[in-house]
Order: sequence, then structure tokens, then C-alpha cells
Amino acid sequence: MFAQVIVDIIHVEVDKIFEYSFSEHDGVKLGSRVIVPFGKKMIEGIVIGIKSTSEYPVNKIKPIFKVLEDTPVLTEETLALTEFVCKSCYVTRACALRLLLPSEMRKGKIKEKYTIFYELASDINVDQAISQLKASAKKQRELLYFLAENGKTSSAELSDAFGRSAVLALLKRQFIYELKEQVVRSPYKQLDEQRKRVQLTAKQLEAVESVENSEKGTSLLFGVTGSGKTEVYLEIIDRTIKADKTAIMLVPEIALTPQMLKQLRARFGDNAAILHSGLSAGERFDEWWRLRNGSAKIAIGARSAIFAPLTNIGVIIIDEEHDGSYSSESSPRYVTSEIAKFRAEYYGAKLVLGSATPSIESYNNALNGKYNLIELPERVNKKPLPLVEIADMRNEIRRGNNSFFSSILKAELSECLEKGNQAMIFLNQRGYSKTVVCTECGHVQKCENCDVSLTYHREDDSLLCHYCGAKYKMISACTECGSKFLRYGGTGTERVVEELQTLYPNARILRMDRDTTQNKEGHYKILSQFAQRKADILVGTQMIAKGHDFPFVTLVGILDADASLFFSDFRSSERTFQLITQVAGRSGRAEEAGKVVLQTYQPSNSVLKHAIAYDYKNFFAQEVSIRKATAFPPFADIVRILISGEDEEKTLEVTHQLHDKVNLLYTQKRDIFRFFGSMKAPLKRLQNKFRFQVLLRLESNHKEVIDELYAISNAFNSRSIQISFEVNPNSLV
DNA sequence: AGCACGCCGACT
DNA sequence: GTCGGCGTGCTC
Repeated sequence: MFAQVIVDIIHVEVDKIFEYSFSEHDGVKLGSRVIVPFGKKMIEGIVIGIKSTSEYPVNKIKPIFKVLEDTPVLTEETLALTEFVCKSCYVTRACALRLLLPSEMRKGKIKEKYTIFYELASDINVDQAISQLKASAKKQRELLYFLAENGKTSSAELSDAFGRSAVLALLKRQFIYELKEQVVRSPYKQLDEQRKRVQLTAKQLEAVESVENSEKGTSLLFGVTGSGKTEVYLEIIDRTIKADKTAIMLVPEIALTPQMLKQLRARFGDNAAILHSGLSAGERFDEWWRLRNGSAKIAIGARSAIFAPLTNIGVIIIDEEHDGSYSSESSPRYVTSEIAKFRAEYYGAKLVLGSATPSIESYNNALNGKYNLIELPERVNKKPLPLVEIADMRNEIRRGNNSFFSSILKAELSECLEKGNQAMIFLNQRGYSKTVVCTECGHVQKCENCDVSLTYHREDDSLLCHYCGAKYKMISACTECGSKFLRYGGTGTERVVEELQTLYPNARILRMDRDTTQNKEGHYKILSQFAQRKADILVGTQMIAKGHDFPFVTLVGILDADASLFFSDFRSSERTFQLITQVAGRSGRAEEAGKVVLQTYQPSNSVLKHAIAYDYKNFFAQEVSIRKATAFPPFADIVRILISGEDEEKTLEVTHQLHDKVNLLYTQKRDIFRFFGSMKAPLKRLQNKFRFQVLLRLESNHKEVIDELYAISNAFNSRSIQISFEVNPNSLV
């Protein structure tokens, strides 16, 4: 028999199927992980096909050296998924395969964990045994009694209580026996606690049934913050498990605090396996196997959990589907919902996307009938959404207030603290690229062709559009109002905390940003401190915006509400709307009504206005018309071909060659394309390599053309020049 | 990705 | 004369 093997080497030159021989009793199965001789080395690979004949010269075929597991790590479905990932992400098979397996599995780093237990020998009578011991062997006697009473006990426990020598002595006399048993390193053991089942509201029940009964595979659950989407998810999962199927539930990276896990653990116990980066390698490995061998039926995790090794999937849920953490920042940049759709379709499962602020793509799909739209427009507690006040920072500056805080926010903060309530101060820091904002009129410099904010480049004092490469001279005065008071970028959390502390010397302030959450449980620690009212004010970035319930927070301040609008990305409006809605939702969740103060330099900006009014639908309508007019997703696909190499001249030369080749296609199919150009990459030198890019925008639904572009680009891959090909990248660095 | 093979420059 | 640079081809 012959096995088709993909070797675990990520390189275009070995992105082929290699064939190896094996005999039937070797245990080689479809999806097995194997070790095979490759050239002079032994290397890991995955069996993706089995056949009885081979085209390859028989004398050159080598046998499989070893099968690594009895249970194949991949199933027919995950093998098909691998193929889908390489086709849709334009990466090698080996690269796609790595997504499907826990990273700790490679090169045999982690094995199952075993613990040694001791047990009384079965053929022994305790009293008899003790009579054979020396009278002085007190510890041994006690140990035997202990085992007789408690049964098998771990070696660590016994050594602790009775000493290592007692254990060894009894072992030598064969009064006790050693047992080796696999233990599962289950995370969050301490979280198991009973939780009462919540009675679903009529609306929630309706949502559950709508998902079940819809003939469309995908449902978009559009529910305002506090509308109880989580209860809907839990009910759907519950019903799925009862129907003997499995479930995947994805949450944003940041929301993987023990809070959510607690709920799921409480409801589903050991049936739920958790996959995320906060776990130790061993824990992750064991959780993965629990899913693979069927002892856990629910996979919960961030983005990568979409690849959970489940079979017979009944439902896939993506909570906060609009969240940025669902798109990976490094290759392969798969689209999580696309993977979900593939898997759901394969098993005839339901896909549920939930959000209070759906992505433009998803809501568009709901409106044009591709998704089943379910709305939960009311909060469970019937409380109104918090009132949002705008602070016009231009006025503050004119009045000589140069602090981070507007007078309105200061007044509200004082009142909030006096009443003994809690406040959150949110800093809007997206990305690191700098845009230029006029502090007088709030105008942001934008590209004339793309309607995208320009990015300031210090090296040549210029403004650059990351989408078309247009370069403008840096301005010395605002092009709208002529003011010379221009400003770049955002502010740091430390400085805000400093000023806050001077303003309110008695307030207890917590800071949450990348610096204070370095360690594994940093997030959770800070948030739980705040939840326990050990602080009055929480200052933070994005991280504080997501999904935590703080019943005593009655005020949320958003400094720089507009900062994310200036980010040079066509999604910046969308992101801003989402952020504001989310942050505002933190205020006033319990008894007292909440307030939100939103500081901005452009109070009349329509995105902000819609966000303040919680008016998603009008925001959507506006954004969709802009995307249509400017040819951005979902009405266009952006293709980015990155050419990098150590030799600048050579790299540029290849870029030109590639450009010329693409140009042929471009002129041939001129009507499909909306943009075409080559330029330096925004980060023109990275890791000692020079980087150029060819950018294209073409009308959506032309995968064949994109595939053709990929074929053209791929041909330029060589030892000294690397080509990376991406469709709709989430950032252009 | 590795590793061998092979063809040109600097050297004891 | 040889030692060693890394461009190129191959791995079932």
C-alpha cells in the first residue's frame, strides 16, 4: 500500500505530495501522523491519502518509518478543510496543516501525562502482611492501613504522608503495586460550580428556534448589549448536545476570562474543552485530545478553536463576530467565519454569528438574504441604554483647557466618585501609524483617491496612503481651516492616570493596558479587582471594552473617541462605531442609569453621531454606500502581493517583472479591476529584507481572477525572493 | 527546510 | 595546486 504524505516543512518547493509504502498491519490510516525518511533526515508528516498503486518509480519509494498515534489526528473532514485552507488562503499544505494540530504536538514535544499510583496487592490480606513487618516499621503499617481504606493513591500523596522509604520497602516486599495512569491536565478545575438554569425570555426562545428552524445555514443574531445573547448560545449548545452532536463556540480573544468559562463549565461540566493561549502546553494538548477522542463535545476558545478536532458538529457559534481578534495578524490569514461556514456545511450544522454591532459584511449578507437575521432589540432588564454626552474638545482648547479631560467629564467624574460609584476611562489607541489631525476643526488628512486617512512618515516627512501608495507632502497647516495646530497619534494610559490622580487624589485608580497585563492572568486579576470595587476608576485601552459586567460602573469616559477614525484603514469607521457602542455598554448595567461622556475633535462626525444614538442601521446604510462608491469590501476584494528579499535591487527588479505580468491580465480584464499599482510596502524594510508590494482592488466574486493572480505571483518565488499573497489583509504593513 | 553537488576566487 | 564561497537541484 502507498500513503500520500505531506511533510512538515513550510516551503513552496516541498509543497507536494510525497508517496511512501507501508504494509497493512503498520496501522497507517488516513489522517495519521507519521515519521518518514526525507532526503537524509527523518521528518514528521501527515497521511492525506492512501492508494494501492503508485505512479512514482517503485525503487525510489521508501517505507513509512513510524506511525505516531493509533488514532489518526485528522479526520476526512479536517483533511478536506486543510485543502480548503490552502486554496482560500494561498498557503502551502504544510502551513494549513499546522492550524489543525496543537502546536505542542509537533516534534514530539509533549506527551500524555502519566502519574504513578500505588495499590494494595490484590492477593494480600492486610493483617497478614502487617504481621510480617518489623514492629518498628510504623510508617509502613500506617501506609498499608491507609491503602486498605482509601484504595489506589498517587505516589506523591503517599510519599508526602508516609515517606518515600516506606513506599519503597512495601514495594520491594510486593505488598503494594505500582500503577501508571494517564491524567488529564484539565484547566479551570476550580471553576466548577453549580449554576441555576436561567429561564429564557420569549424573545430569546424565539431566537433559539429561529436558528434551529431556518433553512439558511447561517444566522446573524443581532442583539443590543445586554439582550442576553449568551443565554441563547447556551440553550442552542444544550439542545445540540442533547441531540448527540458537538458544538464549537468562539469568543473574542480578550473575553476568555474565567467569567465566560465559568458559565460554560457550570452548565456543561467536563463536556466542554477549552482551547486558548492562556493554558499551559500540556493542558492544551490534553484538551485537544479530549475533543478528538470524543470525551468532550464542546470546544470553547478564541479564533483558533474553529479548528477544534470535533466530528459530527451540530452548531458553531461566533460570539461578537465583528471582533478584530477573529482575523489573524500573521499568515495564514484565514477568515474565521469562512472556516466556520466550510465546517458547518460539511456536517449540515448551524452557524450562529452574534453581535451588537455586526460587521458590514455580515449585516449585508443578512439583508441580501444569505443569512437568517434574528434581532434582539431589547435589553433583558428593560433598562434604557446609557445616555451619551458629547464633549467638544475644540471648545476646551479654545477655553484654555489643555488637560486630557473636558469640563463635562471632570464634573461627571466628581459626581460619580462622590456617590461612591465606579467609572471607566477608555483610551482609543488603535494601531501605531500616525495620522494628522487639526485640533481646531478636527479635520483629518485623507487620500484624494481612497477616502482613507493618510499616514505620516517621518523619514521623508510625507503623508502616505496605504491603499494606493499616493504620496503627499506633509502639511504645515490644516487644509480645511488653515490652522497651524496639528496633532498626531494618541495618548498613553500612564499619563492619563497621572493626571487623573492629581485631579482626584483620593481615588483608587487601576490601569489596564498591554504593560499591566503581561502575565498569564493579568487581565483577569485587574478586572476582578475592579469588579470587587477595590478601585474607583479603571483606565484602559480596547481591553476594557469587552464583555465584562461591572454593576457599579455608572460613568464611562471615552477620550479621543475619534482617534480610531483617523486610522488609515478602510474599516476605521466600522471599528469606531463598534468600539463606542461597546464601551458605552459598560455603563449602568444594574440599578443606576449609566452615563457616557464622549470626547472628540469633530462632534459633527456622522459615525460618532450614529454611535451616540445607537443607530446601527443608519450607520450601516451610510457605510455601505461609501464602500460601494470607493470599491472596498464587501464590494471589492483587495489583493496584496508582497515581494521581499535581502537584495534591494533584485527585489525591485522582480517587483517590476511581476507588475508587468500582472499588467497583462489587468489590461485584458480592465473592467473587473478598480485599482492596480506597485509601490514600497509601508514598512519598507523588515527583518533585513526589502519589501515592495503590488496592490489590486477588483470587484468581488472573481475568485478565478484572484487564483490567476496567485499563479502569476507564485512563479516569482525563489530562493532569494519571497512572495506573499493575501486577499483582504486586515492591515497593510 | 536541509543537504549535496558543482563551479569560480584567494591562499598556504 | 587546493580550500571554500554559496547558486542550484532534489527530496517519495
